[in-house]
Order: sequence, then structure tokens, then C-alpha cells
Amino acid sequence: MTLIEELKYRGFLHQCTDEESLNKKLKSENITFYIGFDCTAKSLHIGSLIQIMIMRLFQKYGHTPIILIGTGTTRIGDPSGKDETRKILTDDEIKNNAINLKTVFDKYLSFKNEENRALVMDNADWLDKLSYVDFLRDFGKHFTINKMLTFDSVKIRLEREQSLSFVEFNYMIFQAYDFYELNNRNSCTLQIGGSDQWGNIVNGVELIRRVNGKEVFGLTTPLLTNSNGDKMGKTAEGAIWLNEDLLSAYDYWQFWRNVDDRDVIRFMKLFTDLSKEEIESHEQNSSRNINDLKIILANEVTAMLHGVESSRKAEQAAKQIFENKSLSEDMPTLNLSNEDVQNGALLSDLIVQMKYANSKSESRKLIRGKGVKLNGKIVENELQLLDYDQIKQFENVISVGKKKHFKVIIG
RNA sequence: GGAGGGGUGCCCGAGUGGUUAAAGGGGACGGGCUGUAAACCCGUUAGCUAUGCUUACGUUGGUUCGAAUCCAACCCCCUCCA
Repeated sequence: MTLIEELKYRGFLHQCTDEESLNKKLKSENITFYIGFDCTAKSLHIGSLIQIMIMRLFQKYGHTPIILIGTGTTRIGDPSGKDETRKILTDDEIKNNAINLKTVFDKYLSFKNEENRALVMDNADWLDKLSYVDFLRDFGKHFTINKMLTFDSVKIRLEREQSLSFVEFNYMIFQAYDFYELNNRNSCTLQIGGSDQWGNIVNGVELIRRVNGKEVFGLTTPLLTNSNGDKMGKTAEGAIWLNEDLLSAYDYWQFWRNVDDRDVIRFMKLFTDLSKEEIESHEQNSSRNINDLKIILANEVTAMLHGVESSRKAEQAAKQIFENKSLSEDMPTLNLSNEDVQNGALLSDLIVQMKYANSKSESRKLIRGKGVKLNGKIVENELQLLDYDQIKQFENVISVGKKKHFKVIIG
């Protein structure tokens, strides 16, 4: 299989500026390509996983990935796919986010010594230095307002009569300029992004053609949605984060274990290293073994991010909890100090501490709605107290709903 | 700069002086059914030291026994005109 064929098979390909030429190029030489990541959150979530996986695939075929951290562009805010002005983050927030973001990539990409090791760059390195007048003279002339108004990201905002500030309007110019810089610095000839980035990417391709007279390529991946058509990555507890301090391996595993039936094969293609043959054989058994396939999916995806050991533990924990209906060593744990519980602890408080409810009112409402169990028994009293001895002597398991369980220990 | 329209809970959206913590829908969560799925049915959906209290309809003041609703100023958004 060629890279392009594999991309197609796995469902990574949405649009490409010139598929045929790119295909030829990819077959004959190793290229350098980039994907930009803005630092709008303290971690990447699975909304970005598709981008990470496509980088991984390109690298596997010998091409060199550049991870472009957008601390420069984040200061502006991308209007694409947004229907309102993004709130402006402080420079400190952006810096911190950038640091957190970077930690995830070495789980997926190789940074070792080989020829095509992944590079990390930051567009603040050139954007911060730009002089406004020079920039307008040299690059502004290549962008016409007429054209910019036709891009979806702009059009949608205008059609909906939502304001689009000049700052955001400039975002696409900077993104185009990023590509230009990377083309000069690293001979980067391909930019990849989500489908909402199409307009921005095309702009970069055109800028390089005009200024450098070179042909470069753009490629987009589909927007990741589940079978209900919802954007993926968000749940009530928040996004499905990739950083472990924000989402445990167990919860990450659970997310994949719980995907919609219709998504299992599609996600296997996108998010695992399983070969075409393996996936096809699973596909044939899917009607009978759909739950087993979900477990395979969860194992593969979790192992890649958190390691085989964590993934295995998550699977074991799930088995204990859901199949044997018993405790597991590896279920999430709430550690309390002696002082915390001298006078006992309210169940509703513990649920909040575990972040399985956002407020005490919420956890009390959950109890009222018979959604909370203590050691397998429905809790009737919303003011239920765990007294000191009980916490000290047993491992108490609190269940919120059917899927969220944790144990309470002093430690 | 002028004229008009608007800003309601996570989102959309009703509400023009009192039983309005605010209709309805969406989403989310909990329960039921199941397979830790989908669909469907039921419930919940501001906070708290909780049968009560506090905060809440752009912001700040005012009128009133009582305001999301009336008045004033301010901020923001949209449309048309200049």
C-alpha cells in the first residue's frame, strides 16, 4: 500500500490540493510536512488525535513531521469553526499550555536520531518579530479582501451576522505566513489540518506559489464526529484529554470502550496500528463480537498513549467492575488524609472531590435520583455520612451511575 | 454621527409589574429497557452550613409593598442611512 492508499483506506483523507501530484511526490521522495497546534487549552484532547495519528502514519512512511506550536497565532485566535470571538488568553496561559501540549507528542512520534525525526517549532519565533509595515508591504499585497471574504470561516460569520474582528480576520494570513516560513526554513512542502482549516491551508499554498514560485500541498482530514454527528471530544466531565493528569488511563479506556457500535471499525482504522488485514477480519465478525471489538479498540488506543501496562490494568479493572461486579485494585481511588475524615465524610462531598459531580448540590441530586451506590447498595439519604471507622477499616466503593466507580482510602 | 432592533439559564428561545429559580426545545447527567451500544420511556438540570437561605434575565442606579418585566445612564451586538 502506498501512503495515499493507506490514508484513504483508513479514512484520513478529506480534501487535497492536488492529490495526484502529491501522490507522485510522496512515492519518489521523503518530504517534510507540518501540522499546527494552537495553545488554547492545557492539553490536547481527542479532537486532535486524528492529526497526531496522520503524522504518525506519514513518519512511518519516512516523511518528516514538524509540530508547529502556535504560541504566536494563539495570541490572535482562529475564527475557523467558531461562531463567536474566541476569548483572548494571556501570554502566560499560552506559554503554560504550550509546555503541556508538547508532552503528548513523544507517545506518538519518534524524536530520536533518525533522518526523519519529528521536529517541534514555534511560530512565535517569527511572528513576534514581524514589523507591521514591512509585513503588509511584502505579504499583504498577496491577499485580496475579495478572496478572503469567500472563505467559509469568514462567510459563516458574516452570514450569521456575528462579528468578526480584524484581529481574527488576520489569522489566516499568519497561518499562510507560517507555511511560507517553514517552506523557507525546512523545505516544508505539505500542510495538514482538519477540514475547518482548508481555507487557511490553501492560502498558504498560494502564498508560497506567488512568493517563492514553488508548488506545495495542502491536505485536510475529516472533522471527527461520532455516528450521531456530534463533534467528538467532549463529555459532561469535560473533554477527553490526552494528558494523564487530566484524564486517567482508566477513564480514557472507558471512553473508547463506550463508543457507538457504528464507530468501532472506523475508529480502529483511524486510531490504531492494526493492519488492514486485522481490521478486515474484525469487521467480518463485528455483528457477533461488537463488544469484544470495543475492548480491542480501547486496549490498542490506550496502550499507545498510556502504555501497555496501564491499558491492561484499565481492562482488568473494567472486567472486575462490570463483569464480576466487584472491586478492582485499579479502579480510580480517592486518597484522603486522616485529618480529612476525623469527623467522617459526607458521601456527597467525596463525589465532588472525585470530580464526578460539579457541586454538592449536584451530587445530592444524584443521590436523590438513586444514582449513587455505596458498596453496591443504593444510597437513600443524601446526607449519608461515612464515619471514621468505616473509612479506616474497609475499602468503600462509591458508584456514580453505572459506569463511574471509585474507592475511598486513607493513605 | 442619525434612525431602528436587540442582549434571558450550558445552547436556542418564550416571557412586558406579583403563585417566575423563570414556559418550550436541544444538549448533558441519573433511572428503566439492553450489550458498559443505539432507539425508546421516566426523572434531574444555579449555589449553600438546606423543608430554609443566597445569588440570577448585559452593567450600574432609580420607581414600587413587589421588577427579567417600568425609568435613567452606561457597555456590547445587529440592520438601515451618512
